[in-house]
Amino acid sequence: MPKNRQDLDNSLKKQMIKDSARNIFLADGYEKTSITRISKQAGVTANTIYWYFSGKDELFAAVLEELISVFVSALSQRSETYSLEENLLWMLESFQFAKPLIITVHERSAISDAVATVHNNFHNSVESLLGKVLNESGFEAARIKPVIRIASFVVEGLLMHEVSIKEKQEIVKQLLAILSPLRDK
Amino acid sequence: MPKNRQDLDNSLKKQMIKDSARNIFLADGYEKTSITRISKQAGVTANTIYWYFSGKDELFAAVLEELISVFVSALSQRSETYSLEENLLWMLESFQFAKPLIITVHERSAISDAVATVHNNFHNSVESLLGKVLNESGFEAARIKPVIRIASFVVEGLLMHEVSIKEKQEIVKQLLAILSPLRDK
DNA sequence: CCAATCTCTTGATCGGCGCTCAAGAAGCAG
DNA sequence: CTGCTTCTTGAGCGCCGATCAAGAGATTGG
Repeated sequence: MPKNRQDLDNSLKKQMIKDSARNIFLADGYEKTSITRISKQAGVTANTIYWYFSGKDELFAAVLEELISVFVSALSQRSETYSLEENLLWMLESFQFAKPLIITVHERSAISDAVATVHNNFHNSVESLLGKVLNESGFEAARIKPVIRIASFVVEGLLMHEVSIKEKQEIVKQLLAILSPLRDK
Repeated sequence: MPKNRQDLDNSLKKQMIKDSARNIFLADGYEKTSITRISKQAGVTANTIYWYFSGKDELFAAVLEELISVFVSALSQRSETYSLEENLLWMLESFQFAKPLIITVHERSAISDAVATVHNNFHNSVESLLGKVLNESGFEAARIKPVIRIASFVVEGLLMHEVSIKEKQEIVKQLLAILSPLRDK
């Protein structure tokens, strides 16, 4: 079994491609970003990308995985020190820049298994994190799962639609009331 | 000002194109549906479609407008006789067949004004309908708007994600609790 | 009646897309 | 040196949405 020329060079170039892809995906969205454009910014030809990634969706999934990993670990740390409200607002804020990609994730998940897997993992991570918080707050156990789902859908909805700041604040307020264990009384 | 050759022929052919487009869009989704394929099923050439519609997004918006119009008037009638729960379940059920298009609507809304307009009108129609129902049920007025938005996001979320039947039922149950005026006590 | 005008349809074509293929360069192993 | 693997590339495929110029057909004003 022959060795790699340079293992470093391999993963390095792969990372460069991912970096270029991430920049252009975030700036212009999935559809308007062509493999050729990504390859030019990465300093390679389009075909090289197809050697590292089996297709555009797989490259997209790899980019998502990185973004999500950073986000989830940040949220995981925050959840220990900040309140639910603060974290909710932080999520909405820090996801704003990836707004077009959030819609794309759902679109491509229907087509690409790679994207669907990343998408599912993301939901599971965030929702299990929220589940722990709710559990510790004394939330009625049986209602935790569906209520988490509702929260998750509301957050996605807020990110996917144009909503005025005032309306957003009202929605978050209502959502927090739903997530409050006081409701049981 | 010269007359049309046949006004009837004009709107008829336009309708034929919309019908073909609707069928294929619903069967295969937006992306996989090409103008050429629609044109073949409608018995014209691709260019003819571009005479009736300024682009693929505008054709898509026209198709959506028809689907939505049928849906909204049906829901409007139902809201007078059926309960909120029944209508909610009916919405989820009757939208199932258009699931891939729901995701597409959001994706194209970011790109096409025509699709965005149709999308906004749809939200306004459904949400004002729900607003009337909540108002009549004695729901606290100040909370109606944000809660409607939440309901709307949850319905969209349920349609956009793979959710088991059991989980869906739980979520609907919690959503109905949120929409119940009894919560105020 | 005829030329002008408007409505509608079409074939040809464009640039770009995601992706594939075959060829070959560059390194390592026996 | 030979063979094998890793990586890179130019050429090209089929398809896409969209445009353009040409023209057919009906209707109109003169």
